[in-house]
Amino acid sequence: MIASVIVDVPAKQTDRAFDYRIPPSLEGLVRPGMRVVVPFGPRKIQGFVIALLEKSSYDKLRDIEDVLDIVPVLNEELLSLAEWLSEETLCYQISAMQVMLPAAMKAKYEKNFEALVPVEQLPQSISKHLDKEGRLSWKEGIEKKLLNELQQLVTAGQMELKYAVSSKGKKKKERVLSLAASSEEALVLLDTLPQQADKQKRVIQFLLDHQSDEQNAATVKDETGASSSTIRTMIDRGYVIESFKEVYRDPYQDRMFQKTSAFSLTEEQQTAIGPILQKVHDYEHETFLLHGVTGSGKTEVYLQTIDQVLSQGRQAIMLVPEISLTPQMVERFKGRFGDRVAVMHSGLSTGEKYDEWRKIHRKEVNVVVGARSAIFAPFEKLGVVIIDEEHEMSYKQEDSPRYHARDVAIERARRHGCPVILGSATPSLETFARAQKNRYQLLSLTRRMNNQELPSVTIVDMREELREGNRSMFSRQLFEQLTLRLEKKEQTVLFLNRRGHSSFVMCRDCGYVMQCPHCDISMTYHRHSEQMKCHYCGHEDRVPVQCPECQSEHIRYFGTGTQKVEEELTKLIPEARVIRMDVDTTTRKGSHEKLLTAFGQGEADILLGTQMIAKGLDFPNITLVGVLSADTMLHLPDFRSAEKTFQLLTQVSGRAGRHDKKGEVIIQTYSPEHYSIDLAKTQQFELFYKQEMMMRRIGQYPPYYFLAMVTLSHENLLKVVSVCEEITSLLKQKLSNNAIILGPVASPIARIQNRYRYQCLVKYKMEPELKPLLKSILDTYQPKSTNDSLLIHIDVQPYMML
DNA sequence: AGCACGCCGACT
DNA sequence: GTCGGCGTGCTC
Repeated sequence: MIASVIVDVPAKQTDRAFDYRIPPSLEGLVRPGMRVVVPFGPRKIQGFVIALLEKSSYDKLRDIEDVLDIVPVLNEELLSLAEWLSEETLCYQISAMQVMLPAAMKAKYEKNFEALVPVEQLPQSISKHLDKEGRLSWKEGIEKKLLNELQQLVTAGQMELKYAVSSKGKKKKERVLSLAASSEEALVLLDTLPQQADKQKRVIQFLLDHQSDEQNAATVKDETGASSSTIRTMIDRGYVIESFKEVYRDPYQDRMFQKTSAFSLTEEQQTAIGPILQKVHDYEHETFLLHGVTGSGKTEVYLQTIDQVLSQGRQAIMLVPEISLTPQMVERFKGRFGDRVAVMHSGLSTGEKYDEWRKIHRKEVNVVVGARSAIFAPFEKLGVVIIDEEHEMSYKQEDSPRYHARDVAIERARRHGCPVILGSATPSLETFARAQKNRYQLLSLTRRMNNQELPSVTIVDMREELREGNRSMFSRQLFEQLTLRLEKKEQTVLFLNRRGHSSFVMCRDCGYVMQCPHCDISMTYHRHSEQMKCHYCGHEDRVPVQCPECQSEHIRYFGTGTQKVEEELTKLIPEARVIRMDVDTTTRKGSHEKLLTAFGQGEADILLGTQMIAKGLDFPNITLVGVLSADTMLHLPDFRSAEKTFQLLTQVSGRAGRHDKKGEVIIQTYSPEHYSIDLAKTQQFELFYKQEMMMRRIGQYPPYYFLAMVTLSHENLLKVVSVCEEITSLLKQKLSNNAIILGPVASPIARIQNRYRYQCLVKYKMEPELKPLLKSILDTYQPKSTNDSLLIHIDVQPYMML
């Protein structure tokens, strides 16, 4: 038997199947979708079996070295989905497979020198570095400068260089103890043990009392007061048996989830869920857009759909933008479905993610709630895929494979014959346009549950404030409301789209702005560390006291970051307790949730944060939401900036007054007349949609056109420009006249880490030749040699224009 | 990606 | 004359 294998080498030349013989020892064990270790040139690497063949067209086959799985980790569907994904996003097949598995399953490669003769026969200079198996890693060999000597020993046949493949994922083991003898024998033992062996007796007694299963060694120690050495002795004497049991790391184990059951649906919800349940029942594919205002009860529709799916013996995937932000969502799912839910998000450790994945793989759960990559959960009988907050950017992966979870969801659902639900209060234009054209079925929830009023939204014109002499970052109105909340002991959320302290430092005399020396972007002032930081490459610099250009001392900070607001707040209202949430305060694992919990329990009056607080926050005591500057996003060089602004403002506003207290929202802006801000005030999605569609039509952007972007980067500006020119003219020449090709243009951030970035954007409606053409461009321009530092990447349907 | 094989400059 | 630079091509 022959196995066709995709090897773990992400490169153009190896992006194809290699055939291997299955040795007799592995006959029958190897199946498609399994990871194997194969010899590849002089080394050993990991690979995925994609097919079993009777014979190969290649005649110098080598043998598969080893199998890494008992059960395939990628089933038939996922294997073929990987193929689809690599074609669709122009990525290597191996990258498509890798992205479907938890990081813990990526291979780890080792290169070791190993002694072939007894260690004593080797020179002392070497032998003293060897471990007890007579091994020394290649890396250590370099560090200790032993490579020459080692090389000689290898040629002399006294040592060899061995390549090994190991898995990063470690299954967590727990030490358990059980009685070696039967109860009767143990009772005898209790009598015969000497008086002073009190601890030993207690251990035996404890194990007798809890005989139903094995006992965790740590529990035994705690309960009996026995020391490790006592237990060791007992194991050695054969009284108790020690063994290791595989356990799951459960990130939610200390949490109690209150069991909840289905609510009765409102009439509107009933109408919405009907067509979905019909499709679930009929095993038919369909994409639904569930368009519901904030607080209209979309989640309950999801939950009841999943209920139906589970009762059919099928499984459900629910995607959320970034779950660690919404512990409340996890709670709701765990509460309703208990142990049948796996949770996958970036806040988990590698090991925890691995364990959650294994629960899915072993069919111990039938629901997964997770971020983008959870779309690849290895379920075999999908009954529904739900994407909550469908418009969120985080569903698009920005590095290879550059996939959009929405597209993958629809493709998977099509294969499984099940519906997809896209839920949002502010759907992306693409999705809404498809719903208008009946490509997706539109379901609307227009009323908030319990008929809560929408919060009242006020737009404050900051230019007016400035004219009236208010130069602070808080408008009088916001400040007034803020102090009012403090008096009433209610909570406020302040939203600002920028971390750090000040966005840039400018000289008032000559206009000099401090920029990163490696990137074409201005540096951000961080008060805490008294440093200037580049948010793109991490470069740090001292804060200038004098203008480097004109020596003037009139250096001023402009723009406002979260840190500065925090300072200002403590200055203005010293008694206010403020929690700041941004990337700088939430890098530590779990810190996110901790801060939110603290706020939820009323340990602070004001929650100040960036984007990350816009989602999922649902506390009854929040009655005021302030947006300090609604414009920051609006002026970004991105055709979606108006859409993003509208979505963000609508979403942030939804944080106020979700319960019985009425909420108020204050939005500060310098451009109050802009439609995205004006219409967010009244949450008129459809009006916004009409207006924005008009802009897109004029600008020839999605949803009227599809996009593909080619980005090149190189240290040499001339080189990037010339290659970009070549590619652009090639595209112009090969594509139809209906395609619009823009470029070459410098990327909005023209240089990052000393590499110049140029891009070419293709706007098209129908170009069947585009994919193959892009593929051939990748073929010709992708670095052939390792030191050709020209990097090219192609993003089909890009989201980030930067 | 690695690694080997292969063709041109500064060294024992 | 060789050691070693990295350009090119192969890995079942």
